[in-house]
Amino acid sequence: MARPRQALLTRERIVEAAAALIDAEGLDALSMRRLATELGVQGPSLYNHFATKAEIVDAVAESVVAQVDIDVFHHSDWREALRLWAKSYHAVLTAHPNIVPVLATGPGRRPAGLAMAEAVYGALLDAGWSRARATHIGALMRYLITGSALGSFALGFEADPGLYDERYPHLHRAHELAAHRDAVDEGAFELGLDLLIAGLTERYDQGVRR
Amino acid sequence: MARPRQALLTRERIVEAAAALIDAEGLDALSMRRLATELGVQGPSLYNHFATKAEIVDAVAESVVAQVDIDVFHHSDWREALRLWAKSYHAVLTAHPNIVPVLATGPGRRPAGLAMAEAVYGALLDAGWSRARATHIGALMRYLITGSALGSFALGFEADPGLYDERYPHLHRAHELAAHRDAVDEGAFELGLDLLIAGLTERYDQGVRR
DNA sequence: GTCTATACCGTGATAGAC
DNA sequence: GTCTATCACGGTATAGAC
Repeated sequence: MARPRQALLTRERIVEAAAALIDAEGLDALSMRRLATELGVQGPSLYNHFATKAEIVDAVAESVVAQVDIDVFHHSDWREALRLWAKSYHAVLTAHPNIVPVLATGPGRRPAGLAMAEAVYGALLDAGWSRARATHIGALMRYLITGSALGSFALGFEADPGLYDERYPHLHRAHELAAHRDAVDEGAFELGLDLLIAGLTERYDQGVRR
Repeated sequence: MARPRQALLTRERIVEAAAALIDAEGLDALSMRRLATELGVQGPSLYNHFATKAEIVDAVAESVVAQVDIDVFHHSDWREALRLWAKSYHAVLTAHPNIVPVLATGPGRRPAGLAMAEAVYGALLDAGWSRARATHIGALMRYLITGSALGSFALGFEADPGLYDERYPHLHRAHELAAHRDAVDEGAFELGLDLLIAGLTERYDQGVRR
């Protein structure tokens, strides 16, 4: 088979397969040959649809970010919208942790990332925040969301009791963290979200908006 | 030269050279051959001192984390200590941005990371926070610090005005962000730090410590 | 325009000579 | 403890079949 009369590949199929591979086995498992095999073709065939591997990874990132709910900014108070958006974003990243390192670098040129930045920034401006503060708040929320998705705190501690000896007296139960991973990460994220939004609300209500 | 009577390499020299290379040209520029060349030897010689490339990168990460000031926890109120530590951590990461993706994954097995976790967690316990809350607070601070170091918000926006057209009306000046990158990132980080510590202080003073 | 086949070069890592 | 030689695998360029 040299040229099938019906194309075997489409950008959609490639992105879907790449996303599935990344979700299942991580970013490192994604190689052009492996991805091609998964799709029943030879490696170089992929280059008919994407110029580089980076473009494919980018498309996967785009498809993930597109799942975040930004409609909340259209029909909610800015505080509530910020909270709902953050939770949606957080949930999406939790569902696709392996792609997070790619997203963590910024909105870049991806439409979904830009649309999200636009929605957040616009809502904050509409609420009365200064341009500088709206920028800071948007950045800050991103730090919390990607920071928590990327460096699962509990996951960083090994489930190996022997590792935490007398040198780390307070960490002697750290190995238990691995078992409570989700609860710890959720608790920390919720605490951060509560504190940030409460603090912003207080400033806002006092008229400090820049 | 097959076997010099004085070893050409030491772990210290290798880590120093690797750190310099990562700082100067990024993680991708670090290859075993390139690093070896930098040290005046052939690639495989490095394997006499480190089992894998990952071990070298890990040692670089360790050397960076070791620069963070954790003595502040010995002679400050927990609020002030938390703030000083966060600023020190932030400054170290800002000085070595290229290694941040490696650090962002958690304290792992690196002694400096564990010592830092121990200091933070211990100080929070001593202040009266519950075990669960101390864990959350430590995680939360890490989210903010690594999140901000990793995804420089301003850097994510391209300095290309044409990118932000009528589809993103609020972002029409986003391309200017690239020029103010440092100020934006610093402002967002400071805002986050202020809000988190103020919020924690309020809860603490009200007796809510879990 | 979409596929297969082949090939190039750089990568991390290993084996064995000195 | 360092060398040389070698391996498998990675992204990707190219040529050719249809």
